[in-house]
Amino acid sequence: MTRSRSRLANESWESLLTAHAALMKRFAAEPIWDEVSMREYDVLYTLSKHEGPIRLFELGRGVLLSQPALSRLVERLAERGLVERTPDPEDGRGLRLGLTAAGREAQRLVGGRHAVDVARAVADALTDEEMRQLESIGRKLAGARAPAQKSVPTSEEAVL
Amino acid sequence: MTRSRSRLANESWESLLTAHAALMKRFAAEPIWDEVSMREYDVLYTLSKHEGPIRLFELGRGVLLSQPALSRLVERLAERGLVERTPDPEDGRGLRLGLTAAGREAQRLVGGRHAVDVARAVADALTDEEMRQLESIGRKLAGARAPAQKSVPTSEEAVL
DNA sequence: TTAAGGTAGATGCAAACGCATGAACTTCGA
DNA sequence: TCGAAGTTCATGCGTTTGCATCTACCTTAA
Repeated sequence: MTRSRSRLANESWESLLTAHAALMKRFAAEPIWDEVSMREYDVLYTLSKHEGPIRLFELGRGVLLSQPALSRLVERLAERGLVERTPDPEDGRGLRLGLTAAGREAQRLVGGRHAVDVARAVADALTDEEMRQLESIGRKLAGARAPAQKSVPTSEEAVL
Repeated sequence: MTRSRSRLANESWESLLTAHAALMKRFAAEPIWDEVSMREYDVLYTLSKHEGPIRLFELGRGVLLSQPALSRLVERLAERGLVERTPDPEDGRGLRLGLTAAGREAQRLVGGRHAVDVARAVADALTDEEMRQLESIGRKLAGARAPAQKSVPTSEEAVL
């Protein structure tokens, strides 16, 4: 007997959730989050990945926070001199967010240490092939769009 | 050129994180969390998976919350009649947690609807083989135990 | 047996969060 | 061109979270 497809989907999702929770707890327990919390690091990392300035709502896509919470988190990071907020000249409603020198430095410092822990946890548990599979699967899951009204795909973020 | 193993590990972890955030946002947007929030459902689901009563700290392993936060979340669920808390006869410090009939009913109701959304999202994005791979990979990641003793901190730059 | 140390859960308090809403600006349709 | 609708971010407010700490109980060893 074969598991139904939807059951398989749910069990694999639960497996992802369990892995996520277990590793997040493990990473959170590491003594590297004194200057920058994990959620703050998430924002700094997202900013560091982008070339130029990002808009707040773009940042919100990658971060699991409500818009007001993200707005205030960025405000706090700006007050601490890690993030720079400037009005967007092309859209009077928007902000352009970028890392300051201090923010980039903090991201690099914490990121380097965190990467060590991630590498230990993941590389110890998985083979190279499994890591490649996970990378591919994650991309597909993240790329899958919700059943939407507009079916026009954005060219640059097309699903691979 | 081949990616280093630790770099591959970090990129696959980031892929998992991105998928997790994207799908969580999508699920959170579904109109099924009126009676029970997502985090509350997480607790109800964990309780429903177990046979008998669980201890609070066991519950905490699967849920991404601090001990005080979990303690109060369970307290609120108990006040709403969804969870039953009784002192553990075998350990005077501990609690035995279990679902009430109403709690089991709420879990079934919300869980059924949620499973539909999960199945749609995951099964649409992945093949059967990929779902099986994800299930296996997640289990390995969650099962991997942290090293019993911390080794000497390594240089950050050497890893990537 | 008993004191020292460890573990499970609760509680005070400040920080952070989500929801609802507001203000400023852009976009769209007539 | 102009008003209505949509978008982007900020703010008020009640709720929830995390940190530090406390109490109660268990475990260990002398």
